[in-house]
Amino acid sequence: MPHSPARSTASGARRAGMRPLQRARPGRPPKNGDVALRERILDVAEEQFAKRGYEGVSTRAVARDAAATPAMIHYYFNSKRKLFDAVFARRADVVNKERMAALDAYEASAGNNITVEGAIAAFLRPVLNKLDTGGAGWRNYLALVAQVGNLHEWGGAVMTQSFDPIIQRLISIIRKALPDTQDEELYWAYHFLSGALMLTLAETDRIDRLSKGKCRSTDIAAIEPRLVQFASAGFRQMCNQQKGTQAKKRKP
Amino acid sequence: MPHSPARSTASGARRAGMRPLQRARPGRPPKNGDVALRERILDVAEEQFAKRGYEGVSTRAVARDAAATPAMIHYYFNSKRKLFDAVFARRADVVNKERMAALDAYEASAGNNITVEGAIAAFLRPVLNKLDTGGAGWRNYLALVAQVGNLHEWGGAVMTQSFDPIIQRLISIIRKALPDTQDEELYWAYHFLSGALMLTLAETDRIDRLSKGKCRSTDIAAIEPRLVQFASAGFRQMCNQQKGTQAKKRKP
DNA sequence: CCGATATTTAATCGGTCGTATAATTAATTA
DNA sequence: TAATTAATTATACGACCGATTAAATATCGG
Repeated sequence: MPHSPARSTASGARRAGMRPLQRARPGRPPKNGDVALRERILDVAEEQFAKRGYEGVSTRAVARDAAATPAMIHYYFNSKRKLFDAVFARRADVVNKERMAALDAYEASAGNNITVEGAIAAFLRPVLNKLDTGGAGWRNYLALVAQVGNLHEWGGAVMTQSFDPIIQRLISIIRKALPDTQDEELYWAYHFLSGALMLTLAETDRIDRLSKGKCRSTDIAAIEPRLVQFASAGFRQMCNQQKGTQAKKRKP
Repeated sequence: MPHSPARSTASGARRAGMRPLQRARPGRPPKNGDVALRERILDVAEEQFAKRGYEGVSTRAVARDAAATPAMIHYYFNSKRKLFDAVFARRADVVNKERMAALDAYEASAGNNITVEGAIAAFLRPVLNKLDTGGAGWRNYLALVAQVGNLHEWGGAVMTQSFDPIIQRLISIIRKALPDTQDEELYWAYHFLSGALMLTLAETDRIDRLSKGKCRSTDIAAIEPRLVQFASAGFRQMCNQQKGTQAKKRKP
């Protein structure tokens, strides 16, 4: 070999955010304090999926922004779809555990005085807290959840797998606060709450424009108490409405 | 020319749904009773955008399913983005006029007895009616609206342009039913209603799975009165909540 | 019936896509 | 230290992408 041209020892995150003036040589890079490449890929994919949708993202673009090569995505995740699933699953586990703990704690502390407000507040707080203070990663993930939730094709399946248990838990608690309410009513009420929550998670600037700045889609402190009140009133109303219908049916 | 091989006179929709055993020759086809190709392209694009998202659709696939060539999409719409805009605008005009008429009619008929229920019912009925009885085209369009509405990137702008006027009209009517309510409260309440509506329009089978068949996402007759009641109770609650806060602030 | 115009097919351009494999280098283990 | 394993680059394959143009054919207005 005549001579080795000057080579950057930089590889992976050492180049992240900088111009890759020199490509790294092939082979396993020397150990360093970087964030593991696998995590960097997940972060970048999360951001891009949230902003451009699954189909709008190319594995090459993810690799580029993660300062990696397309082959690394194949190495860690095998396929684009499995990369997406890994992105989706990573934070779902975290937030689901927090939510389950919050609902358990609420039920234990409320004793026989369970309220719809209390249950919904416990259900929402972990998610809205992540949205508010969890940083860009959590915001991207939650925007992705909102997007997938309204997707006609594989929206249903992905959401069901991730979130059904916590939702059934919520409904089982609300059922105690609103006894004698039919499941059908409770599920429809949850459906409406879910839609309201997902639009909130999406953080489009729709409400900002509509209200000419009076409301800001990122103002979680304003949203949280209002969503709790709005949805709780809705749940109660559907319980009352049902009773009215039943009474009428009983004595027409 | 030695000989003309047997040629199908079929072109465009004459082949729709059949195997294109023979390609049509170039040139303007003879007149026939077909649906105009432009409309066929819009229908197919509407369906594909709804089911696979903007980025998930190729103009080639649209052309194929419309029994056309990619060049025809360029001929009628110039670009994929303008095709999307045409899909979005086509039915928005129709439903917006119906909604505006419904709100006008309600306000005129209610006189001084305007209720939140009445206003929301008038606002929702045209859309839910299209979803229920408008056929596959309307279902596809409304699923697309739901999808775009929760999109982080260009969701805000597209929705604002299409739907702001009708929403401002709705809020101006509700304001009469709930006087002394701050705009901020009304806009947040609408935000929640909007999310609930969009999830309904998406018609994912999420609620079907969650409720183990007790609720069906396509059962508009079940959804419409419940959404009206749920959202109306929410609007009223936010009005009351505000009054409570003001009273507290006045006399702490 | 002729010229202008509308609508269509065929063919193609340059680019990007997801995925796969071989070569290369460092870390780890025996 | 020798063998094995882990992590990376380089390169490439075949398919598909959005967009454009030229040629062909029918309709329509005179």
